[in-house]
Amino acid sequence: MEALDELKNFLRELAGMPGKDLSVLDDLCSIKRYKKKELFLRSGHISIYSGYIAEGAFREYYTDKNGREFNKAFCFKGDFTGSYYDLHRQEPSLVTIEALTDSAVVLINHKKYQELVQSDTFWLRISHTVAHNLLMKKFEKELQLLTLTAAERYELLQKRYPELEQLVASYHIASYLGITPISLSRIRALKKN
Amino acid sequence: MEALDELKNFLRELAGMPGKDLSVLDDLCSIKRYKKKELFLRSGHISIYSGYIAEGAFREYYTDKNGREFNKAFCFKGDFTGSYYDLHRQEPSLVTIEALTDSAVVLINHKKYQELVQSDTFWLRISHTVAHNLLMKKFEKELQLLTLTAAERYELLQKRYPELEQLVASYHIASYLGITPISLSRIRALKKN
DNA sequence: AAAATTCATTAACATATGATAAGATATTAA
DNA sequence: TTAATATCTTATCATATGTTAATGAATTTT
Repeated sequence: MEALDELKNFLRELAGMPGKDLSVLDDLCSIKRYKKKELFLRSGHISIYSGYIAEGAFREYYTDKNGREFNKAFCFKGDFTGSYYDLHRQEPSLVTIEALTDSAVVLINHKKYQELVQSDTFWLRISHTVAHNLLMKKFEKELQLLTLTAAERYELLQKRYPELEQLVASYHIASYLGITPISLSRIRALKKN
Repeated sequence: MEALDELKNFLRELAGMPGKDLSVLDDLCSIKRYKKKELFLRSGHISIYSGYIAEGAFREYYTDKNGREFNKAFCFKGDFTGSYYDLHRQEPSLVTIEALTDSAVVLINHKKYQELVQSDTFWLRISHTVAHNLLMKKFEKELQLLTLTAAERYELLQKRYPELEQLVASYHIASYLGITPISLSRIRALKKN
């Protein structure tokens, strides 16, 4: 079970405990493969799993009342995916998560994981660190969203994920930036000069 | 020391431990009063304290390279304030926090608090809950920002904080909504019909 | 109380962005 | 390979939002 071992190493790293026995996870986790365009989470459904991406890439998006999609994140090998918000609310999910390529994910049963967090300080610490890291990322994104233009955010995105443009349709990038594909085309056209 | 007792009760509530002895806090905390327009945190300075608002109200904002301000949150009696992001980075702060009215705050020394979190599971649990709650709020705000128009977000804001419009200048509300005061005026004018 | 400042609204104008549509490529399916 | 579909770009037009400026009201300072 190679992918699960990757997750274990990731968590040992996160906790700074290289030798930690993480065999409890064997009970919580399973591996699932996704074809391109398959959904890890469908909006309207109750979210049960978070996932550790062993291979592939996903996009996470909101859908508004008119059916328009708004990408809020891309995630890749080595990232967690899943809707933190929907997992913790346990109400019909607001988020959809779709495979951008064929992918493999370690599914983590959220309910069982929460029991660990309740009963074991190690897992509380992990959970705290995960929430903390997510929060720090959110603040960075908030800052960018408030103080930068779409063109500036596009440049940042390109620098941070140079592979992204080969991987996903540019209307997905536009959606992530909060603009239309037409507007992104214009930004690109301007950049060439 | 009435304000500190309020904070203690708030934390006991958060932890679900009504009887918990929280006298460790006596060493970490102090009370400070702020005049209207005084700063709790000035961008460019290193953030040292988080604060529990015992009385009054604050706004938290980013400043961009042109000196423009972007309100990212308002907070009131019973809320925590302080820049989570800047407290944890310990680099020159990106956020400024300004008193909207004369206020009183329980200052919490962040370094000493972090030592508690490291050494004591109770405080780890508190810290986890605080991060978790902040994160859940962030997700709600993200959803609104991505899927709603400025006019819709304005309506939500009014419903959630009916007192806000008496308390803060309307250009502050506009900044929070990500629009100009002129644009907010137009939204208001439209709503009258 | 008077003067000065700040703030909210409105109007006129400029600009940026979205909508629609058409054409060109590229990708996928038959 | 050919046909069908999806995607990207560009152009045109409509619209929404920002900018600047003027006015009056409200607030603060002297």
